[in-house]
Amino acid sequence: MENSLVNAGYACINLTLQANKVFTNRGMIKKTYLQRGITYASELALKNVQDLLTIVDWNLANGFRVFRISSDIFPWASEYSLSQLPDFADIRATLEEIGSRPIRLTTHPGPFNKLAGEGTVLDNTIKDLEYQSEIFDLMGLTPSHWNKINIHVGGTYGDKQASLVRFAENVRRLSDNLRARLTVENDDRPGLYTVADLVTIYELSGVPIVFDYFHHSLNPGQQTEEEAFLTAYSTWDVRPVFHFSDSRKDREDPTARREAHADWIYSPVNTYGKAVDIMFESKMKELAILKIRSGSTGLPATLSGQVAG
DNA sequence: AAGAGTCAAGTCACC
DNA sequence: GGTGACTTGACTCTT
Repeated sequence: MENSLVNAGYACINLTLQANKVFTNRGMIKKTYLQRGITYASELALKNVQDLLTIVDWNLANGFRVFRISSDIFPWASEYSLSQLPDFADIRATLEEIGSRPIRLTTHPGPFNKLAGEGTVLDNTIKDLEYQSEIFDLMGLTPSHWNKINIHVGGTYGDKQASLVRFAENVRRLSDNLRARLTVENDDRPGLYTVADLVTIYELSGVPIVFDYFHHSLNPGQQTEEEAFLTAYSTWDVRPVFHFSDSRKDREDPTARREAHADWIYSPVNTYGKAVDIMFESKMKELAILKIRSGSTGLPATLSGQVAG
């Protein structure tokens, strides 16, 4: 693993700052939303966005140039448009500030997003994905897979192939900016989608494939890790972001579910000679990466914080 | 202040 | 058929 080949990122939460109450997923239950409405949603969203700026700057100061934004940054976002929020001017200004920073930001919208779904499920999915894309628009970021909006197919509906085709057809219903950012990830359960399965979506709609090493290990299909990696790699028009984590069951707790992620990182990442960004999905977040960098894990301290190029 | 119970959304696996 | 998991525990009520 060469230093320049891997930029390390992490997802949604910075544990160091969270201890000081800096976090980006303030929200509320339905009852509270019905009582307090978008006025309170706006307050929380503004705090979330301001804290995102703090986290982004912490990342830059600490050599992290890849970070996943929480999908919960705007509570109840499906119920309003961002421009309706009373604090929209401040929110937009803060998002613009974030967008000016030299960091690669991505999102991973929730499992409720079903682009192979139908009816209201599909409608709600499009609404949610479009709002995630709008966040990047407000940041002033040129639409591309550099700022990926990554989802799973998430369901077979009794017919895998038909669902892949339906997913690809529904991609046409998305805005140009969203379509330019959308990516699709391989699943961890047999019966759902391997990298090889997802090639159908790529061929029909041009949506790149995010390779998740851990998911592949649980659901490899007929491909080796290298084959799946290179298949996914070939679908990208910018430097890919791939996901990595170790197995909690194998490394930390034999009673854990096989799909559970470990707290820490134990294994080296093989990028097969390619330059990629790696999103580490370890429960200990940035601390897991810092631990590798410190050299105390026995792993090569080769996780660069530098942006490619 | 802190612990317990609760919590939008879709689908699947497991109990 | 209810529950947990998923990219991420946080929110709210009660004590």
